[in-house]
Amino acid sequence: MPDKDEFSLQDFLPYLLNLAAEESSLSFQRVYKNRYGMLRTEWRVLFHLGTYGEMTATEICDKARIHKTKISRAVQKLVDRRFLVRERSDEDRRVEKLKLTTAGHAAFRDLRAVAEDYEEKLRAQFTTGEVALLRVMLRRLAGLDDPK
Amino acid sequence: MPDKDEFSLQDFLPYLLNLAAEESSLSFQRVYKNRYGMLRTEWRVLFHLGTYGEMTATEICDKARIHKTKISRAVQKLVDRRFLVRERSDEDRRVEKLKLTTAGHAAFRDLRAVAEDYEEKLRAQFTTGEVALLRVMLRRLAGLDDPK
DNA sequence: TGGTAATAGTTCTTTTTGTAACTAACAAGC
DNA sequence: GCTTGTTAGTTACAAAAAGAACTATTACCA
Repeated sequence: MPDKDEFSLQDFLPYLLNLAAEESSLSFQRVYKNRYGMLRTEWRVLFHLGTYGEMTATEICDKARIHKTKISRAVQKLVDRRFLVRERSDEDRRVEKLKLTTAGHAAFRDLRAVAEDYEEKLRAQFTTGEVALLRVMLRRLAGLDDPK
Repeated sequence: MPDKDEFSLQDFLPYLLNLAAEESSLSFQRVYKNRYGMLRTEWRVLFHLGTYGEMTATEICDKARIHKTKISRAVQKLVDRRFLVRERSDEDRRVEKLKLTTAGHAAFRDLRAVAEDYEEKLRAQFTTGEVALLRVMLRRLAGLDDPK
């Protein structure tokens, strides 16, 4: 007796999510990599600081769900490129506050425009309502909005 | 003058897709890793062979969009575990056909049940129509269904 | 106070991945 | 036949990631 045929790999959500995420990440990376030679983690750190302002490494870890060693190395590279500076906190001298330099902020603004263009291209394939629903679903799946 | 405030990192699709994909992959991996000590690429190879039957490494590459060196190593591990066998094609002796062994097929059936349960849990958060739309959108974003 | 535990961040070591070069087999043109 | 080019798959080397152990600082608490 053959296996029951209900399962469809192409429809399995974790698999499909990965294909879509990889495709969009890679094709977007092709855009910004050529621009600043930046890796994905560096991009993420830059964007967190750009959109949320001053943050600590741990705060970025929690918000972006990236391992702290990755953050540590990305921060180092961004410091080397003079895109951000560390500053020891006076209240708690273990903590270092990260903030963009002028150059870092300029790079952020530039890359943000690139991101907006890219996003626009993705959204053009769907209706406004579809995109809104997609976001809600992805946020839920990512565990950002716990349904409680 | 402050930056314009339109861009939202938390809504940026490539970023959100990655968070959702990573979260679902990791939480699903926690389930099957403890079961067979399998890595994601091995899981994918096993599932391709289980759902589509006999395939070559190149066919899996194309279908799953995984680099051939990753496939090569995953196949080797699955052979070591006696989950699949290679067989040189007679028509073209460069090609090797991959097929699951009895043990491999049993593992596939077992893991497929796990996958179905997991999928069920994910889908329970949404309506049937929402899930259907999500799939369509993800397939489009993954470049599986080219809109042409 | 002194001692234990926790936290922020880095560094060291091991796995995993990606790139490029390689072998073997086939294919096409001359 | 030979020469060139292509394809299937592996292997070798370099880059990146994950995990564990480490330093420095703070917090708790007896």
